[in-house]
Amino acid sequence: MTKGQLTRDAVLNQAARTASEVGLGGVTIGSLADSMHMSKSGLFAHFGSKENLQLATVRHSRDRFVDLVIRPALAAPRGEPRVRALFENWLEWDTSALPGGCLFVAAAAEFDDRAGAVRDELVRNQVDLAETIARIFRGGIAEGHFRPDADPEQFSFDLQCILLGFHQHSRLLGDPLAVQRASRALDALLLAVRS
Amino acid sequence: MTKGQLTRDAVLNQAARTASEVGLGGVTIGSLADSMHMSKSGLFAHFGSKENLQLATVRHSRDRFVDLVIRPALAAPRGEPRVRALFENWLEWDTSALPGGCLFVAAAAEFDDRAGAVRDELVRNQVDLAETIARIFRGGIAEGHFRPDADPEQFSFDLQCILLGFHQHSRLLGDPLAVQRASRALDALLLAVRS
DNA sequence: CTGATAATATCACGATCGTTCGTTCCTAAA
DNA sequence: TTTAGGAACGAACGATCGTGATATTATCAG
Repeated sequence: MTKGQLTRDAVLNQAARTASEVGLGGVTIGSLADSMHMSKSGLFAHFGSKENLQLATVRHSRDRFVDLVIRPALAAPRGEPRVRALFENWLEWDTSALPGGCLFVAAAAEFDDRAGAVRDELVRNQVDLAETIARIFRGGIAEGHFRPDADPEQFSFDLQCILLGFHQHSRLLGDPLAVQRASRALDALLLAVRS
Repeated sequence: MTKGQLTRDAVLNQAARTASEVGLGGVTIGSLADSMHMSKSGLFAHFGSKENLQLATVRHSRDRFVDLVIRPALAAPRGEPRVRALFENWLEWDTSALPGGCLFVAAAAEFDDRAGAVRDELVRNQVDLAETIARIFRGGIAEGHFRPDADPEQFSFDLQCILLGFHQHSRLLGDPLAVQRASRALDALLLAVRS
């Protein structure tokens, strides 16, 4: 890996950390450069525009998300164990991967009413994730764990709901019971779709 | 109502509308003044600081939320009908009350990692809302609609989850099935707690 | 009608925003 | 060792940010 790519990667790591706390729009080129001990223009040259920086930050975080949440979950046995693995990795991701929690939750609320490339990228992420969850759920149906008449897309929606609620309760309210609340919600959800 | 209070109210209405789309931090004094056909300083004088403007915007929206969502729900018959009324008003609020949807969802994600008065106000709102939901649910237990061993706080959490998921699906993904998804999630939730 | 006070406006400030320019430094291949 | 190109720099741009001090205009009680 060349020097430039190394720097770029380090910048994106820091950008994601900051963005998880203050939002993508709150990541200023100047402040980001300061925290990287670089000049504004030196950092800026890596991306060419603020929008490109935001896009790169989202894509960088998406890769990390796949590595830390999706891929390990796919290594778990098909069916309910895989669903639970996904859920646990996801909770862990929102708790520890970045100082401000899941970047996508913050970015989704920030960009859900703004047109542009960043929003498009976030939508793509969310759609991909929804499809992945539905696919994992279908595996659970095939495995005989879940009722064949259960709706995979509905399950995907329900699971995402729990994560959003968890994020809000743990981040905004600082509720120490957030993990328990989310776990019980998942249990109820699984109970309803088990065959 | 005096002239000053009238303009202040109009400003806060516009501030809430804009904030629902671009976030509380995205509501700039200059742009807000422009859209109100006022001078920056003339508008600024009403609040004294940007933080006060944000606080006033949150409080103003909270009042509207209580008027449009909570109070009409409390007029519905106790028990499950009241829960459903709350839910429907809430969906309607997130759909139509402001151009960018529920301001609190956006603000919660924006401020959940920043200390300060705005965050404190948002936390207070959320805690109040959670308590209100739990209280309504307890009414449903007393009415015999819900199982006596159901957990009102868990129900409150689950209901908030659905709304967050609805917001994301309808706003970010533009999913026309969002209402249906949320309704089915509520049905499943109610099915699990009915006696 | 007058005068006090509330409401809004003008102008300006220092800071920071994203961005551009020309320059310098470092590195790696020739 | 030379040299080309990638990487980082300092300085500056016009615009906008939040916030003042100060002046003008509306409103309304006496």
